[in-house]
Amino acid sequence: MVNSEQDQAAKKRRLLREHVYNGVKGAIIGGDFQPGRRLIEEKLAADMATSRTPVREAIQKLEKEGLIYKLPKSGFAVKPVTEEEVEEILGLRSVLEGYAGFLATSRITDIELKQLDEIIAKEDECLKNLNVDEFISLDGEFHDVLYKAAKNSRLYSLLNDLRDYMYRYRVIILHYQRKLHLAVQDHKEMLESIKAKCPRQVEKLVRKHVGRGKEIIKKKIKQGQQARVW
Amino acid sequence: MVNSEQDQAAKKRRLLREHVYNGVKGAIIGGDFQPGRRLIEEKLAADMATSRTPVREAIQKLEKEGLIYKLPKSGFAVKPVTEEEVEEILGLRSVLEGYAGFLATSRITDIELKQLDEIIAKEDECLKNLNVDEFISLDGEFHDVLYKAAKNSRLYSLLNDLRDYMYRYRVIILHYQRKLHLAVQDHKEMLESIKAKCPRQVEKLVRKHVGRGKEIIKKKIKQGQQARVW
DNA sequence: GGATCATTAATTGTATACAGTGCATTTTTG
DNA sequence: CAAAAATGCACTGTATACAATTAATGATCC
Repeated sequence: MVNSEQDQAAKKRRLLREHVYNGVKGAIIGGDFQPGRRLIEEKLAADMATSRTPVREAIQKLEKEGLIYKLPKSGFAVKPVTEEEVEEILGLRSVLEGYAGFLATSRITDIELKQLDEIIAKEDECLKNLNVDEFISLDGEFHDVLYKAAKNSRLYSLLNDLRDYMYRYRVIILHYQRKLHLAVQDHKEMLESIKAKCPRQVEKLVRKHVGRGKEIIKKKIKQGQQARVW
Repeated sequence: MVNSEQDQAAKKRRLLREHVYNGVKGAIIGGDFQPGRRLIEEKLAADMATSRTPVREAIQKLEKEGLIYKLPKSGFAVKPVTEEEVEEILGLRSVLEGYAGFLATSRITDIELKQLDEIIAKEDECLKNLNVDEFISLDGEFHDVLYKAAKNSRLYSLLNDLRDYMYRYRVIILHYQRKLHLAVQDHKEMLESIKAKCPRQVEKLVRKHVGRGKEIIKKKIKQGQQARVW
């Protein structure tokens, strides 16, 4: 096929507004769009090879998601990464993910249990080989399986939105390689309590697990702010 | 002033997309737009005396909020009210509101405490006079003060979105007048634990409080579905 | 009479056009 | 030279136009 590339591109942007949404979101999360940067509709439209209409639709979704905010006069800008933000996002994530753990404990299938087993095994591998990138990806998978196992679609989409924020902090997380083994330890404990069918215990463990991450990131941002990294 | 009416209208729709958003949302929550009803852009635009562009922006926000959903081929329709929906929404609300109670316990101001006292006093009044509408409004106020007291903006907006759903069930709630005194009782207990500075206890009470509502509504919907009310 | 397909109408998706607003820079005025 | 006014530019908010899809209608055939 000559136009396989075009096909792929066409598939991705079946709906231009979603293409724009994903593109801008990726740019914010990936740090290409720095906090405070204003979104110029026509510029985005040009970048995405489209017109302003889909851009405007994407902007509404991004605002509802909290990645951008309405400027006082007009237009939108990328939200800054502040310590309060992290406190809010991870506080919420801790509670919601705890709830997901609680629900998952009674609703998880054998297949999902097996998946978690396998992910943890791979995490152990990564720890040995100091493969941090792969570890982060596995960590994501672990949490995704947990979210799905809760069988609550709304919870799932909320948690995914919150987790996307994490990628904004990934620079920080990468600096904390030494603590990765703690994460695996947490995962193991969580899985054990799920298997033991103790929902309250799972909820508690998940909250602790996310809460730990919160404190690390907050601390790092506080240092960073002093050092004017942000 | 001759044009005070126009001024007011102009103020409300400073941004047409928000006017449309509020209008459609109100229609869905109020039951004017029945579940399953398809949203026709041009029709909405005509109703709101505007064009399709702001309508499309509003639609994106409504979808992200979960009040409408994308139809398989194209377009959007109002989400149905199902038992699973209620389970999801109120399950989430129970957890998030519990967290709000937890946070509020340490962050609440004296002014907010006083407001809660006053609301409960008024609720007692309504109970005596069997003033149900007023009671529901007061219940809303109580929860709103609690949300605000938590000082977490993201939590606040999530809870407000979830609470808006409640209005879709208000028909059901109105049929449960006998149980209203239980709600006041719950409010009193919650406030007591807040004053006693026991965050975990508050969280537990709030979860129980919302959980009770969940079961009542679910039960009623199950009956209603059999009776083809929905 | 019912299934199939062509034709037409609705509706969405996308692009563009235009008016209004705010902002910066320049120009005018005292 | 400073303050005010005017000009031009960039951008948003809104409306409209056009193309592509989807849904509806009706004609045709067996």
